This record gives sequence, C-alpha cells and structure tokens, in this order.
Amino acid sequence: MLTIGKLGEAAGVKVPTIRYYEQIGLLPEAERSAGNQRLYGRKAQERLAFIRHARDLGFTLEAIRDLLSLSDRPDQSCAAADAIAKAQLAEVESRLARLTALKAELERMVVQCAGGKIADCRVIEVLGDHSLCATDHRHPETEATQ
Amino acid sequence: MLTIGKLGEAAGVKVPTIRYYEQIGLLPEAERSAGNQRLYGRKAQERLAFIRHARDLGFTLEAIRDLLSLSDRPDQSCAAADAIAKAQLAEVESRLARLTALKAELERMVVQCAGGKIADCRVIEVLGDHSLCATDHRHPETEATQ
DNA sequence: CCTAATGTCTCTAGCAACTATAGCTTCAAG
DNA sequence: CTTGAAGCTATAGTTGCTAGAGACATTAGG
Repeated sequence: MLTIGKLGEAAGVKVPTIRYYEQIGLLPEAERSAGNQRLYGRKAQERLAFIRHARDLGFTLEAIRDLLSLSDRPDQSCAAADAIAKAQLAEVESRLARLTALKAELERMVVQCAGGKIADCRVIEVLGDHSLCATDHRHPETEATQ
Repeated sequence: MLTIGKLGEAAGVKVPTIRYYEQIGLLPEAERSAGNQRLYGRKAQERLAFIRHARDLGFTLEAIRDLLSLSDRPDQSCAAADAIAKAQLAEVESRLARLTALKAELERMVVQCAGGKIADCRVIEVLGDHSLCATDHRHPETEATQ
C-alpha cells in the first residue's frame, strides 16, 4: 500500500491534485491508515495513471469521468468511448487549425517589426487594426485549456 | 458616444467582459451619462478593439496590459513590444508542437478501435497504459488558455 | 526513547478570463 | 404613460488545479 506522496510520485501527479480528484469523485475515497492517512493499492494506482494519461491527451475531467465509468463496464459497447475520443480529436484538430493561423499572423507581425520606435511598430499597429491581418483568426468557438 | 451595448456589438465583445476589463484596469473608467450609464468615445473603442485583437491572437491580459502601456508611449523603442510578440509566438509554436503529437496519438487510438466491447477497446486500453503510445506527449510545461 | 524533520491531514482562498445570476434603475418606443 | 429592453452593482460560479495555514502522523538519527 502506498501513501499519497508515493502514489503521486509513481504517477507523476502532485499530492494536492490526488486529493482534489478524490474530492470531485474521480477517485474513490481512499482507505485510511490507523493515523488517518490515505493508503492506495494497485487499483487506485491504475485509475490514477488512466486519469493522468487522459489529461495528458487533453481530455477534460468530465470526459474522463465518462471514460472511467465506461471502463468499469467491460461488456458494454465501446461506441460511447469511441465517440468521446473522436470528439477530443475533433477538438484538437480545431485548435490546431486555429493555432496555425495565429502562428502565421504572429510571424508576420514579428518579421515586419523594424525595431524602431513604438510609433512605427508593426506589432502595435497590427494589434490595433485587424484589417492589416492576412488570416481570419477571429476567435471561432469556445476553447478549452491547453 | 456609444452605450456599452453598442460598443460591445461594434467590437465583438460581450457587455460583462467590457465591465470586467474596466474593473481590472485594462480599460479606463468610462464616462457616465446623467443616469449613470457608461458612455464610450472613439478612443475607448480603439482600445477595446486592440484588446480584442490581441486576445484573439492568444495574448494574455497581462501581456496586453504591457502592450497597451507601450502603445501609449509612441516615442520609446519597440523592443519590448517585439519581445512580447516573440514570446507569444514561441508559446504558440510550443502548443502547436504538443497538439500535433496529441492529434497523432488520438488518431491512432480512434483508428484502432474496432467498435466491439469495452473490454477490447483500444481507446480505453491505451488510456490505461501510456507505454502503448507511439509519441511522448507527456505534459511538458505549463500551458495557457487556448 | 526522544527529538527533529518530513509527510500528511483539513480547510480555505487564489489563479485566468471570463460568465451567470439577482434585484434594481434607466431609457427608448409606441 | 407604460412596457420591455438595456443598463447598473454585487456576488458567485466555471475548469483544473495550486498555495497557504495550522494541526497531527510517521520515520530516521542520536
């Protein structure tokens, strides 16, 4: 059995984050030692690794909650899991497209800056006037973290 | 002079967001009408457009605060503005790289899912075991919004 | 066996950048 | 003159954590 610190080290997750996951019900309430400290077995370790990995892939905690409850029912169809992953892929692709446009615009800005005075600065000028932009990078939909 | 609603419409910014920007000092306190409603002139409109555009390009409010105070001093060197833009470009490039790796991994996951039962689902399986991954997408640095 | 240094406990508050709600006042149209 | 939209303030909620305070538990060394 691992203490919370060892578990965190093993999974690459900070201790308060583990307690937070428990608090929001993503991890079950841990067993406690005689002195009221949390103890974790292999199942908890796997579950935390799952969460960590899904977070690394950009899934929201809500999506992970769904994925976890799906993985608890191995005999069901995996269509739902597939749909969640596809949605995440679509999300990533859309952010990728957007970021690519941003990158182009920022590069243009930076390259054009001649390094003189603010009054002649392309960076400031372009920021003040979207019509100077080549691409349409106007914030298209709501974005998540990362 | 525009009311806050008209200003928001013109700039593509929601009304509470404008009030929020004023609250955190990104916009100056607006003039008020006899009935205590905010009124905005062209200068405020330009400033808001600047903020909006910079937000669209992914700059943080903190960076925008700096850029705005730079743009208020036209005779100074634009090196600082250039540096902020370059930092933002670097940030975008790093997120782009990360998202590209995520996309590849998600695609692999989704493609391999045969659409059977959860027990055989590649999506669930891969999430549970990072060593099944082709790329190393482990969260490398702290990420900002978008 | 005692002490000091960690580690863990709970609880609360904070971060970015808004968004939403409640309960009120003001304004513009008919 | 009335009604409905738009404005006002103030507070709380969102996501996914992170940081702090103050108290208890555990462990390594002397």
